[in-house]
Amino acid sequence: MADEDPYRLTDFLPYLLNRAAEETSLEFQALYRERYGMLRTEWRVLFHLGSYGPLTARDVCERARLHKTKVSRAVAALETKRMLVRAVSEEDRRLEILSLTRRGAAAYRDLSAAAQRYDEALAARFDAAEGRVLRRCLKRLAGL
Amino acid sequence: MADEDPYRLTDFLPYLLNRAAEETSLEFQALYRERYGMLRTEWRVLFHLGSYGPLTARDVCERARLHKTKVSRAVAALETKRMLVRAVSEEDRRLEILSLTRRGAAAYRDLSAAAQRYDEALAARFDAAEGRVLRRCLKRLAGL
DNA sequence: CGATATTGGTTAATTTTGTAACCAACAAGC
DNA sequence: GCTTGTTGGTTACAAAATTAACCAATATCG
Repeated sequence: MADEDPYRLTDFLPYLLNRAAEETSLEFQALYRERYGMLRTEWRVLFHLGSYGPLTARDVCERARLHKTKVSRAVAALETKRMLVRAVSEEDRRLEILSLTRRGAAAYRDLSAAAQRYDEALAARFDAAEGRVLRRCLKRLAGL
Repeated sequence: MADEDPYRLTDFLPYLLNRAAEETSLEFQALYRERYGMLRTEWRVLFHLGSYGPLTARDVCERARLHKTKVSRAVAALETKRMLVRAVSEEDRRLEILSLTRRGAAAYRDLSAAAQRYDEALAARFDAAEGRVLRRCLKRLAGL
């Protein structure tokens, strides 16, 4: 096929990033799925609320880089799981301030601790200097 | 919410990887979408066939880490686009050997060249040493 | 050989995502 | 006040991914 190979696509950064993301997300996904019946977007919303405190849905969209329909559905799902509550803002009655319930906060702590352990296991695959470079590059690529 | 912050989830590797993958894939996706009406899985299959030459669907599943239903549909789509042909194996009549047509090979070359340019633009964001570390770590995480 | 299990691959049914249309609350101009 | 436009969020419909069931070709074992 390739008479003179034009470019090694297995080194293509978006491909490597996707493969690495898929591979590393799989195991952790099992956790929030099995323990709390959560979907990936729900976990992402939960973790942003847990990390940054009460936010509006709009804030979650921006910070988590999720489309508003995804957030809307994730919020509804977390609400029926009794993990968050909404409060209509007094200043602007379009806004809903989302905050975690005790149950939601507990799930956040649990999963966040598990994430830390998992992260440490992943980081053990390279030395400290490599790990720092890796995270720095990823943040830059992710626009963080 | 977080009285004593347990762990910085924004540094969580699977999260960073997903965000970086999403961010970097977006722009390139527009290319194969608009130019060839391809889906992400179709592009992945095309690029594996282009890189490694004729393969069976099973081989593609393993190498590209795609589920067989995804591959089955991507192959069907690429076939109707006249980018690949199937040939039933003589030794084992369950096997279909997939190979790119001239049209498919041309699309592969085109997209692969575009990928190279895009990759170089991404890599320009960090210095050569960082880039090497990044790719090395990603390959390890991706199981490559 | 004949029954059973396995393998490569497709098809069908359910779930999840993405796109677009929609609604209510606010803001600005006049 | 009354348009017109924007913003935060939901809902409806189409596209896609996941899961499981399926079929035919081939191994395997008695």
